[in-house]
Amino acid sequence: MRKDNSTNAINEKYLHNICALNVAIDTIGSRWIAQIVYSISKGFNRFYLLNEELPNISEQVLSRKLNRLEAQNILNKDVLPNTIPIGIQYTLTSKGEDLIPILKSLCEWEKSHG
Amino acid sequence: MRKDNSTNAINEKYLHNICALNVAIDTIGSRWIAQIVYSISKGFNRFYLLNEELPNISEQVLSRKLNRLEAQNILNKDVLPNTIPIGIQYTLTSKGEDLIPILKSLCEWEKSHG
DNA sequence: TTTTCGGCTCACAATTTTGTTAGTTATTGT
DNA sequence: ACAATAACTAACAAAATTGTGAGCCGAAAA
Repeated sequence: MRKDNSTNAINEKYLHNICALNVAIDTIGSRWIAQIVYSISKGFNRFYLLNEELPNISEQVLSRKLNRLEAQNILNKDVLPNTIPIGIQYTLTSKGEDLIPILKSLCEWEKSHG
Repeated sequence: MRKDNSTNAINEKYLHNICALNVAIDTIGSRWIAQIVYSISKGFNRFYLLNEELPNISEQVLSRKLNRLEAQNILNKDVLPNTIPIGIQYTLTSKGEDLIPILKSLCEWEKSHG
């Protein structure tokens, strides 16, 4: 469980107050997150599709990451009608869409400075 | 110490192989890193200046982060002549400079989706 | 002579993130 | 009756990151 008064948590808040940049980094900087967002933008918009695209991620971890992205308003989670068992579709919100070009420039940045 | 054959390490390599994006995220996604790069770009280019700008970071942690940024070729570390005690100046490499506009767009992204 | 300064490094502890194993739900195909 | 499927969740263990407290160096100022 997260401790509210650890130095770790205090420093996190401190950085968030300095600049929105640090909020953004905390949003996209943890494992799998950028890759999941990018995979969804390419059309892998179902739980099982993401699981097939990224075989190394466990279902537990994928679930946690998807929940977090939804809470951060980067993903929408919609129930598909007429699916048995019930199907869930993930789509990018406008916040998520706006992130894609930034992820692309990060990718180019890395590739051009090898 | 880092374990080479933990699932954690294997997944890190796996993601790095999928896309350079994931390498970039691992470079800039840990605590203090983006803020330090940004502070240096604003002219806080000495150890003690960074320490004053970011009073919540300990010297230990600052030192570790600076070493990592130097190893990743984002910072140059230069000894200043005629300084007593010896003075070290940090400057951005071209890789570091190229990162700044991306950090700015991340900041704007966060601010515009509050 | 003791303190100060810039710029660190060491060993260790606290906290957080990441990953594992097993189990759930409801429905339908075999 | 039993396995399969999509989409999870809970409890836990392993690993990594982050932070702490102390100490080091050489020179110069008090």
